[in-house]
Amino acid sequence: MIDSAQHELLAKVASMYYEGEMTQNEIAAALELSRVKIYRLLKQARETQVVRIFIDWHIKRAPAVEAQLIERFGLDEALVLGSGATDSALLLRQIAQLAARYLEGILADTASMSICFGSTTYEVINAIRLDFQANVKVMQATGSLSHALKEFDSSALTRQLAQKLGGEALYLSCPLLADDARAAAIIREQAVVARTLDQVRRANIALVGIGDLHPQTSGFLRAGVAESAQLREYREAGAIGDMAWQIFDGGGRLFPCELNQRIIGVTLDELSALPQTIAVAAGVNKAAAIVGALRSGAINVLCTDEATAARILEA
Amino acid sequence: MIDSAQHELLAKVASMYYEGEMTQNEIAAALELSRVKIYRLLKQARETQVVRIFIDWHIKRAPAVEAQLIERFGLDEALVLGSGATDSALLLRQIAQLAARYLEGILADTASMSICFGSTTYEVINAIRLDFQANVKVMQATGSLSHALKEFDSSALTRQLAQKLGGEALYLSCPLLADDARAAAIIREQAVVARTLDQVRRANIALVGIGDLHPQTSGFLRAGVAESAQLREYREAGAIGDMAWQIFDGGGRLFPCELNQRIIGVTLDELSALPQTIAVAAGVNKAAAIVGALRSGAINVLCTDEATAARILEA
DNA sequence: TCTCCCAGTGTGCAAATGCACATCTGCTGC
DNA sequence: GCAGCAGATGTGCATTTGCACACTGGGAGA
Repeated sequence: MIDSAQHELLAKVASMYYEGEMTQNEIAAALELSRVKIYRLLKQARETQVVRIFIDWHIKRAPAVEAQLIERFGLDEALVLGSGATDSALLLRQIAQLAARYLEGILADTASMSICFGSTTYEVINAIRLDFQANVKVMQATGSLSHALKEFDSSALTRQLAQKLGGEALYLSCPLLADDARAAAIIREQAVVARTLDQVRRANIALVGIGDLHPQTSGFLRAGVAESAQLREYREAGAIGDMAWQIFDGGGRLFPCELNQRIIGVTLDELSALPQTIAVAAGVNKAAAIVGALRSGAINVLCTDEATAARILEA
Repeated sequence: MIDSAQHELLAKVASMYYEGEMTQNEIAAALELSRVKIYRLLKQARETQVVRIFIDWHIKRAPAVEAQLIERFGLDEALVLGSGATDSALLLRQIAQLAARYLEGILADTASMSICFGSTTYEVINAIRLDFQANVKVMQATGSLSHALKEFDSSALTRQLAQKLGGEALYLSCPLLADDARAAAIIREQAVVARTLDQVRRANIALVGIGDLHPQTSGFLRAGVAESAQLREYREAGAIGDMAWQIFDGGGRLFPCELNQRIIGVTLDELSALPQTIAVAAGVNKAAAIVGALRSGAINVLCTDEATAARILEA
């Protein structure tokens, strides 16, 4: 869809427009194309992220709250965004930027990173500076969906991130959800899948989001992995949140349900075993789920906002 | 000058404008500020880098290293491919792309180009866009081989490139290697040959590759111009690399050997005299040879990869 | 107290941009 | 061979933007 020659053209036009401060007319004249065409190329360049507009939020942290979180849950590090944004989209982006800055700090010395894709981790990856370079092996830690949702298109995102960082990509070439537990087990045993999973288990760093299982926000629904009714049922039975598509209860124990068996990807136990698991989650509605996730012992570093952190500490 | 509250306002306005896709009027209404003020805030946000616009060229460069190379070796321009590819074939292709893009940029204003064919320059020529047009006189700067190796078939490649660019071709109709120095001198004097060589010396641009003399990689062996044993002997005697089939030592001085006398083509001195000589060479194993080539003073523009550049700068 | 100055603010207009709609071009299937 | 169609390309116009210039208020210094 976006071949190399086209990409080159987009970058060139974008460069003339944004860096060279030329008008669309001037560019059109220089390249002997119509003005409308330049307009459309610029639009395409923005849509396809060939030009990326990066806003540097002045990120305020809340060190006191961070210290409490570290103390209370035995974390290695806590990153708490000082209150400010109220709009949830804005909040997400700021949290993502905070997490991205932290990642940039540790990635330099790191060989490999497993990623569980979701709407939060998607934003984190987006917030990583384009000019940041690190020779990181980027590994897809959960299977792929058949339909392309931009924030869940795991293999595309894995490649994109690896390319951005200047490292290499390792894919988990299998579906995220198998039809039943038996099928999932068979798929996990396939050489291609097993090899990646094996690498994923040996990553230095894992990046995960945390979901509550609310119908409104849960990735399970958007990804078509579960039905609203099913999620409600699980919640009533004690499920409180999810991490890497694994559902857990308020104590951070894996919730006994069929869905957990059918998912192909890194497990909670495996995350616990990794040297550094970074969880990013924002929004007070996720507080209970985050508490569960913290209790699971899988998380070493938590990145969240101040209001949510306060709610977590109340628990 | 730019305090924290101001920074936050700039980021907020920028976010509404660039991410929220609101017009300046809408933002003005929402924040109860005048439109002009929003305009000025946006302008300030760009100036102070609160919003930054990145353009994702697929070929990543390393500007810092480029600057060092330019400084250190008095180059007009350096093109350094940002680290990434480890696979040498991929690396070569990316370097070639980088060089090709540069060539496309300067060829428009240029009348004539001399080319020394080798595996690297072959890739560069291949990487030039099919739809790129420039009325360039393409000149074969080194003689031809009797047997056809795709990357060394100079006259075919000269024609091909001229055709691709929409310009004309000028051939050097003689063997690359004469039996002895005397024969070479006689051949160089032949009207057809002398005429082309004369033009070659007056080219605006020359494109060359740089070889180390390693038996594994050297074009000398593949082209059947020298034996493995002979190369080893030369290396032991101080030869470090070659450019346009001319062998030089670590100081960039022409290496005194019979082979250099038998080659028919542009000489190092002649390359030095040209207004712009572009050398393309990738791979850390070539670093020493590249340093020699740089010291010869023949090169104005160097295109290489980051790892190799680092090695060069260590010298 | 008055005057000057300057940083910040608003007005009006020309230029630049975004986009709906019209047109063209090349391809598929009958 | 051609009707139908999808994608690319151009035209015309309303909206949006950039900016020169005019205005304001408040502080420093005479």
